[in-house]
Amino acid sequence: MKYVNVVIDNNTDHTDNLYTYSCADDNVRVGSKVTVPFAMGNRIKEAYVIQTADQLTEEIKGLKAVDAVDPEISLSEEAVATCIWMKRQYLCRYIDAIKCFTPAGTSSKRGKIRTPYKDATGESSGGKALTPEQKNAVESIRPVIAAGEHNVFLIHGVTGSGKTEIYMKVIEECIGRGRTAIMMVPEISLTPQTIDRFIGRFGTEQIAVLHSKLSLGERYDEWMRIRRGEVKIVIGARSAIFAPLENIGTIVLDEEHETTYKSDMTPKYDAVEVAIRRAKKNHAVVLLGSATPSLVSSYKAEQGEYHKILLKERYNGTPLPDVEIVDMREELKQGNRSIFSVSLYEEIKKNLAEKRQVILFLNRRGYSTFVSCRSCGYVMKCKECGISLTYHKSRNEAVCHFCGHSEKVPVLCPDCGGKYIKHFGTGTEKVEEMTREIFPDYNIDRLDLDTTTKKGSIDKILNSFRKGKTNILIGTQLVAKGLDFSNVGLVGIISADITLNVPDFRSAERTFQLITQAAGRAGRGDRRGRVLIQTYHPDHYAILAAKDHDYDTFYQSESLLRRQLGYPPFSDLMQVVLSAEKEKDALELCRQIAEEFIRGVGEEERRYVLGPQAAPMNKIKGLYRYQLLIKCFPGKRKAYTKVLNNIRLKISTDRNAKYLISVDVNPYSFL
DNA sequence: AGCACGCCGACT
DNA sequence: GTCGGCGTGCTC
Repeated sequence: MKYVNVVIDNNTDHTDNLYTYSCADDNVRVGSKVTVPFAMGNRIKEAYVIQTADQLTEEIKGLKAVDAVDPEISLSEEAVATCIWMKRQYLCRYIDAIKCFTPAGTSSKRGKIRTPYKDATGESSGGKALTPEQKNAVESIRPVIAAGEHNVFLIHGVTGSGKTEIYMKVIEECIGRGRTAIMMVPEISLTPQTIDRFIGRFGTEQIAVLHSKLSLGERYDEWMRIRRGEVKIVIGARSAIFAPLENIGTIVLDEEHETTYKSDMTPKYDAVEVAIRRAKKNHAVVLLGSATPSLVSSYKAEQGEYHKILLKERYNGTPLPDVEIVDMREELKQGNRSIFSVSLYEEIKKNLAEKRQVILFLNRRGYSTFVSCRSCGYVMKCKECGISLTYHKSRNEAVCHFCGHSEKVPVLCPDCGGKYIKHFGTGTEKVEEMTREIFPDYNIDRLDLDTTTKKGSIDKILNSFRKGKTNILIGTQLVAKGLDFSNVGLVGIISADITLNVPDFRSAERTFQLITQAAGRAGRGDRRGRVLIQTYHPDHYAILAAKDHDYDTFYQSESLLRRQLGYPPFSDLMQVVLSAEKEKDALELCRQIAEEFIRGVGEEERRYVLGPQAAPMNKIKGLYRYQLLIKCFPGKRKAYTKVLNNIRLKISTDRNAKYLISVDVNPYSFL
């Protein structure tokens, strides 16, 4: 007879505990899926085994027996350990974490033959010689794998430096040693080339591709294939980090800086952190690849926590594009009020005449307008937080979405005294319209969230661009992500200021990343490309560094600021959002939470609790939202999460509560 | 969440 | 007396 501690598959905080059962089946192990009788009616519930024991340490009143052990589905011990870690790390329930590791659907039965990746043509197997840089990179990783040690490598390689080839070589090395690998990409639909290359190299039999288009049945089958050990490599987006592989040797996260690796649904996990956690347990290496590593990763590399590998040269030797900054204040002075500067207009014309393609990039986060002076470029910023103030039309005030501070919009610019101080914003639709007006004889297409859902597929737009049918492609950040087209002569960044003025402490980092990534789309063939950045901030450090392809300078400036203001990577930010039907209730309870938190962690921590303040998206689905932001400095994580979790539990298990509470550790958006 | 226990008002 | 309201507490 064995005894097991299980987590019941109940969608509630009330039963987020371990329950002890006896179990007659000796096959039961940590990670087993079981069915158990639960509560008064002894209703049969699904449950997962977290611990096992041969003896009971204490008498348990009303001990029941496990009903059955599921012969098919089980988690590895490492997966269970990671679930326990996730519960602590992200303040979620056991079952939320477990659900990440289990297949959603049930078997599709039928016994039909699946086609793992239908569209895959499979690029003919590599064999291309490595550049010296690539070779060095692989050689510095190989011994770590050979020794079976854990390590994290941050591969900082310029756009087009051939990171994928390094990933494949390292994975090949792992497979050769009988181990497995996870290859993570930020968005599966935007990386068909990468997948093709992997399939071409390793073949479909030992690869599983997890993506959102799979039906529940297909997903289940794919999960079983992996769990049975038939698959050596799993490729996928965020959720693929939970692939039920054992003996993992390598986990690759391509474009590690991408925000898609952070989940915004419960559990609000960060796939980069989960990857490192799983890799540690598996004695595996992690490869974080990016042309623009996140500040957090670079900081960890600097601290010696990660091992940094630099790739300075592009694979085909084409030099990085020539980047020019266009000062839009000058354009205005010249009387040009259109969204196109003279230089950009001329440059587009020239490229079209030379039959080269043009990408126009604009990250229109439409709702968020900012307040700026058109003559001198002054932008209203919060004195406390150093981030841009957002214009609120109803209140006619500029508000800090971080600390809640607000002020009237001045009539005259406090910097230059000019009267052109206004809030404004332009979207991609407007850019498309105006481009059509100016260049009526060319094929113009748009790639953003609206067009990709409306027209059905990203593929259609990308294919027509790839074939050269589209002359000008206008888009949001989607166009900046990993498109590899050789005939792009020009990338025009319509307004770098849009991302720069987003009310978020990461706005400079994102701007630098977006410009660098967008610029990387230019000149990937044999001819050098050109990039034009239009901005009212030609002197901003993020823009200047992006122009010079100078990551180090950007990193130095930005980390200095972060250190001064106590933002990540020097702290963890914890966001607590409280929603209620009445605005007063939301504010009041948020205030109480702040006090309770401070009581829990000590009065001296009060200065690290910001708020309460109305959340930037003040009202969602009829509920008013107020938030707290807590800066959690090193060494305090455990104490903070403990107190916060108790508060969260108290509110979420209160039955007459008309409140919703959500906690997000290091959110990627503060909306 | 779901379900029982239990302590008050309205009813055959 | 006793039927049923929903506030409170527990589920191995």
